[in-house]
Amino acid sequence: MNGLRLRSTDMYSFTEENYLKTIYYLAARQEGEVTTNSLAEMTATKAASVSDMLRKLAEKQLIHYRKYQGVRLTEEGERLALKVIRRHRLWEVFLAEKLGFGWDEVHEMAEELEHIRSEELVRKLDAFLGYPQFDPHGDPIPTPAGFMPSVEYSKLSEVPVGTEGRVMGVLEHSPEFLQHLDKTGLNLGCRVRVQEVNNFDKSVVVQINRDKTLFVSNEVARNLLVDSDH
Amino acid sequence: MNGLRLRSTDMYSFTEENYLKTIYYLAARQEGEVTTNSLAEMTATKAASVSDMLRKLAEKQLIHYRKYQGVRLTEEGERLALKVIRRHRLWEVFLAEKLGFGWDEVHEMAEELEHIRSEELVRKLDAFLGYPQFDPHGDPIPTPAGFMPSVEYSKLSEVPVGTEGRVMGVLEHSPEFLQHLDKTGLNLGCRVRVQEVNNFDKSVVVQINRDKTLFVSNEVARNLLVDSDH
DNA sequence: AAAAATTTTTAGACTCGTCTAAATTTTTAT
DNA sequence: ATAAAAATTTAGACGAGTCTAAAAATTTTT
Ligand SMILES: [Mn+2]
Ligand SMILES: [Mn+2]
Ligand SMILES: [Mn+2]
Ligand SMILES: [Mn+2]
Repeated sequence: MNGLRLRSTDMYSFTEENYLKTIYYLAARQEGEVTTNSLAEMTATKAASVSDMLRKLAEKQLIHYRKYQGVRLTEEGERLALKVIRRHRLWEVFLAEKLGFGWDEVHEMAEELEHIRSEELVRKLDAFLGYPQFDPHGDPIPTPAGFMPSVEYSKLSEVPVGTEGRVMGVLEHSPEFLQHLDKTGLNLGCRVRVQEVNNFDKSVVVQINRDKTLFVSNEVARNLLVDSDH
Repeated sequence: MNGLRLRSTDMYSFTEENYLKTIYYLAARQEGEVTTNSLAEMTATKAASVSDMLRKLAEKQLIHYRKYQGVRLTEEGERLALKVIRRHRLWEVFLAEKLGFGWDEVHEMAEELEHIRSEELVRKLDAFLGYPQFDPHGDPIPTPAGFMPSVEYSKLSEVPVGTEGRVMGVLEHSPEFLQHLDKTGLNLGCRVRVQEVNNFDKSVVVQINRDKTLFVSNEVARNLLVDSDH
């Protein structure tokens, strides 16, 4: 009766699942191997603890690990990471769509729910939600088969003047950022048209939903994804 | 990044929550104090481990504990136990009503979901489910204020011949038992009329939904609750 | 190509929850 | 009222996951 009893193979601890997920995210956002320090920062632990865990994950063949050289997920490791991310994002959809939580509130709860281990539960949840493609932040939901759908959106900060599109996602997920977007009316799916880019601070002026104009700082603009399909 | 980081007061580990819940259940079904051995059996651990944990729970003022004399929940301990039970039963309703799981499948998943700690989540889930009074097994759901609604049903095995009533709950929760009920058609809410009690083996003959008759072993009958309101 | 700075790993220790084996207390049987 | 049996607690150990401090490897600077 500790936190969890790991019965079969293919059962990993919360901690292991969190490391795998974190390695996946870090690998996705830089080239090359994921470093011990970046993992320590991301998981709010110390490098020494990360080293220990990396050794264990390597023993379990979930990562490729050469001492001092950083890590990379094995196929099995990636499969597992995507499973966790799938669960996380499905629960976020549930919390937002069904329970009415704001997109700024769902992440923390999903951090716990993502570790509930029942294949059948995930399948049924997926069906109940109507097989959503994206979570409340616009992030794609990995398929049951363990494939991460690719999306190619552009940062609002990098799109040429005159571009019109929709807000499709965010790169920053902090409640503060999301609440700021709520306050300024930059919701997911809203139509934006870049009217002007200020050269000295890279802030942009956009028109929202063909209605009012809005000044958007570069800080915000570079964390907003818009579809670049025209 | 271990199983869970316990931030504030009023945050307890999965293990602690499980012990409290178990003490509550054991206290409810016998008179007097709950014994170390019964807890060890119920939690599938050893008596030595239980002793350790009881010392810790007593330090945290969650139980009254006199060595060798068994334990009893404090008010705070009971408040917490009821909170866990409330979460468990609400999740069971969700799994059965919304996701379509059978009543024989929901318990195990609820054992994990009951530890998700967010007051707001429980409130919203409760509302989403329409403030259910009972879980899929007919067990009452503790109120948000921490009160366990009392129900007084009778075991089918103890009701006089001629009694007519409805199946309102079960005392045994194993998947095997519940599947057996499914197979024989003894669902929750079905109308039963006791037609005969066989004296030598205490089995009963009941009429279901004013339709077909059914032979029910005493083993089954004493785990079935019927409303005794006439 | 050294030296200095940085990153990573190792060593040793701690908490939580568990275990087995042994000691102690309580209960039951004689 | 003792002795035997059963229940409970203590002692000592272990694995998971974490920490700090120190050692080792790598990278950067000079
Ligand atoms: Mn999230
Ligand atoms: Mn998300
Ligand atoms: Mn249950
Ligand atoms: Mn139940």
